[in-house]
Amino acid sequence: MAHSVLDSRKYAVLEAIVNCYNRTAEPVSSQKIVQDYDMGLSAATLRNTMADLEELGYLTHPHTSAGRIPTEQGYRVYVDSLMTDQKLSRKERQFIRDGYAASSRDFEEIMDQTSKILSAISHHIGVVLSPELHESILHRLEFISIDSEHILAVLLMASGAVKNQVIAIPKDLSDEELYRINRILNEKLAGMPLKQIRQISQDPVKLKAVFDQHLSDPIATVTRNTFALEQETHVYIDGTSNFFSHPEFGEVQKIESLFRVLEQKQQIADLLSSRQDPLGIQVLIGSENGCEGMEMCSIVRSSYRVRGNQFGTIGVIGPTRMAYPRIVSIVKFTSQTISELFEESL
Amino acid sequence: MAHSVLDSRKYAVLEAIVNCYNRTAEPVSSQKIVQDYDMGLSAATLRNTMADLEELGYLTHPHTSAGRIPTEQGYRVYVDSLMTDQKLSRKERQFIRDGYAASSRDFEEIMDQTSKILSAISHHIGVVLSPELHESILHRLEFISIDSEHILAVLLMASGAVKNQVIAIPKDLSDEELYRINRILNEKLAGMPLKQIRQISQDPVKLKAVFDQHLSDPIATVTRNTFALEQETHVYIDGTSNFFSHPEFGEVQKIESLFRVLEQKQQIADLLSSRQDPLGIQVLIGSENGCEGMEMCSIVRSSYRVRGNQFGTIGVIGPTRMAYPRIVSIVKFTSQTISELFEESL
DNA sequence: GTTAGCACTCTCAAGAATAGAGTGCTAAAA
DNA sequence: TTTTAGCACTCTATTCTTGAGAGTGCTAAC
Repeated sequence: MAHSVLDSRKYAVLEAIVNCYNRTAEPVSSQKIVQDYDMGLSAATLRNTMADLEELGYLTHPHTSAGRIPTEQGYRVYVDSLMTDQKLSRKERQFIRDGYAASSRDFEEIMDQTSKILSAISHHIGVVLSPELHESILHRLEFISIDSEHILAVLLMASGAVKNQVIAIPKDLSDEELYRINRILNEKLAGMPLKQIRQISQDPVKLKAVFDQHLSDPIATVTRNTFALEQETHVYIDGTSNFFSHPEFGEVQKIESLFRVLEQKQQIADLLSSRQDPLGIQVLIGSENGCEGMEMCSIVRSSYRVRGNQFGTIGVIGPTRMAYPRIVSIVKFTSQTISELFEESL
Repeated sequence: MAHSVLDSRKYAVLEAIVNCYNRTAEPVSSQKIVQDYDMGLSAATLRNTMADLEELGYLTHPHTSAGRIPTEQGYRVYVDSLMTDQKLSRKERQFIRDGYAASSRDFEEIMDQTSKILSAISHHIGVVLSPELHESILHRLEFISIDSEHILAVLLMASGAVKNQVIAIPKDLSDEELYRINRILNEKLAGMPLKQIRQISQDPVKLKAVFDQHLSDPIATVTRNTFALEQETHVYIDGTSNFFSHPEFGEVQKIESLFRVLEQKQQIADLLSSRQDPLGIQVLIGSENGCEGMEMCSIVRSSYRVRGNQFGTIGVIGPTRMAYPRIVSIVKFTSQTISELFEESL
C-alpha cells in the first residue's frame, strides 16, 4: 500500500459518496453506502471513515443528522485521482458527429452548433469561444463598394472565420484604384496575423518597409481603417435553461446570479480562456473559477485547434454536482471532433 | 356622458387599479384607492364599482379577502382606451440616441445594440428581428477564393446586412473565370430580392432569360449554390435576467417555462413577426401572444424600416404587469430612431 | 480494528392558533 | 336613488407546537 494522504479505504468511501451524491442530489448516509455499494463494512465503520474524511476537509455536513456531501476539495481529489475515464458510448459519439454532419462549412455555424451539441448531450450549458480575432491569420481580404464614402471590407481568416467591417474611404477613390489597393493588400498582408498587420498599419516606418514603392496615402488610410480591429472573441452559449432541472437551483435567487453572469459574455469569455493549457482538459470546481455568482458551478473546458495553428475553447458549465467522468469525456471528444473538422476540410 | 360600455367612474377606477397594481405588484384594495387617489368616493362605493368591474370581466380576485387585480381584458381596455401617451424624457431619448452613437455602421452591431438599448431602458427583455433575408435586395456580391473547390460568397444587401456563405465550385474553375462570373452576376442580379434570384437560379428557363448569351454551366452552378439560401431572420435578445427582479416570478417554475421559450429563437421570431402592421405599435397582452409558456408575459412590438423598403421588428417582452405607456413610448421612439438611422446613412 | 446498540440532534411536515386584510352585505344617511 | 358607515365573514399568512424520521457520534462489546 503506497504512502499517500489517504489510505485506500478512504479513497473508496470518498468515491462512493461522490458517485452516490451525484446520482441522488441528497446527502449520503452510511446506511446508503452499505445498501448500494458492497464494501464489506458496516455502517458504523463507514461512519468512522466518513468522520475522518470530514476532518480532512473532503466531506461536509449540512447539519448534524444529515448524510455527507463532498466539499470542493473532495471533488478535487475525485477528479484528479479517483474517477475513471468513462468512454462515450457509440451512440453518443455518433450523436456528436451527426450534429456536425447537418451543419454547413460555415465557421459561425460550426461554433453555434458546437454549443448546441455540448448542451444537448451534457444536459448542462454548452459554451464555445471562437479563436481570438487578433491572433488569426489573414487568408484573404476583399473590398465591396457600398457608396462613394464607404466600403465593406471582408476579412477571411485561415481558420475560416470571416470578419465584415464597414470602413470609410477617401472620397475621391475610384473603383479601379480601390481594386488595385485590394490586390496589393492581399499580396503584402495575406498570411500574417491580424495583430501584426494592425501594428504595421499604425506605424509609418513598418508601412514603408512592407509596401515599399507601392505605398501611397490611400493605401495607408485604407489599411489603417481596415485593420483598426478590436480584440474580439465570440461567445456561443446554449442550454442555459437546463439549469432549471437541477434540484440545487430550486430557489430563484440561486439561479439569478448565475443568469446575470451568463448575460455578460465578456465575463464568460474570460472565465473560459484563463490559464488554459492548449489541448488539455481542465476542470474548475466550484469557487475555483473565481467568478462571483458562479460559486455553485463547475466548468469543464478544453481548447480546440483550428487551421492556422490557433486555439479556441469549448466548455461545459454545470452545477458542482455534475457527472465529471461523463462530462470530461464529452468535452474531450467534442474538442477532438471539432479540431479534426477544421483540419480535414473547408 | 357618452354612451359606452362603462361609465366614466368605472373607467377611472379601472385606470387607478391598473396604475396602482403596476406600482406595487399587490392586489389593490378599496382602501388603497381612497388613500392614493382623490376620487371623492368612499371605500364602500369603490367596492361596489369594483364588484361591477369584476362582473364585467375587467378585474379579478386572487381570493375572497384580497384586493383586485386587472384581468387581461382589463389591461386591454386600459391599453386601448385609457392610458395616456407618456412622452419620454429628454434624458431617456438621449440615452437611446447615445446607444447608437457608440456603435459602428455594422448592421449586426446595430441590431445587437438595439436589443441592449431596449432592455436597458425598459428593464425588460429587448428583442430585435432582422429583416427576412429572402426579402432583402442584393446590393452586390463578391467571391473570395478559399481553396480549389470552395469559395466564400459575400452577399451585401441594400439594407446593409451581410451574408457570408461557403459554397462548392466546379474544380477546374480558374481565378479569372471566377472573377468574370462574379462580374456578370453583379451585373445581372444586383438590385433584385434574394427570393427572386433564388427562383431564377433554380429554373433553367429563367436563367436563360436573365443571362442570355452569358449563360454557361459554371455560371448556372455557381448561381445555384450561392443563392440556395434558407429563409432566415436573426433574433437578438438581451436583458433576459431582468425577469428575476419581478416579484411575480418568485418561483422557479414560472420563470423556467419562459426561459425555455426564450432559447427557442425561432419561436420568438414567429411571436414577434406574426400579424404585424408595418410601422404600427402593437401590444399583445398575456395569453394573447398565443405562446405556451409565455402566458404571464406581454409584448410591445413595432416594425422598423431599413433601406430597400424592408421591415424588421423590435419588441419588448415583460410581465403582463408592465408600465404600458412607458414601454409603448420606448418602443415607438426606438423604432423611429433605428429607421432614421438606416435611412440617413450607411 | 470492527461492529451493534443507543442516545442525541436536527430537519421536515402537518396541524393549531392567531392576527390581519379586505370583502360583501345591510341598513342608515344624503 | 346614490352613497356611506358598520360589521360579520372569509381567506391568507405567520407562528408555534408536535411528532416522526433520518442519521450521526459515542460507547462498549466482539
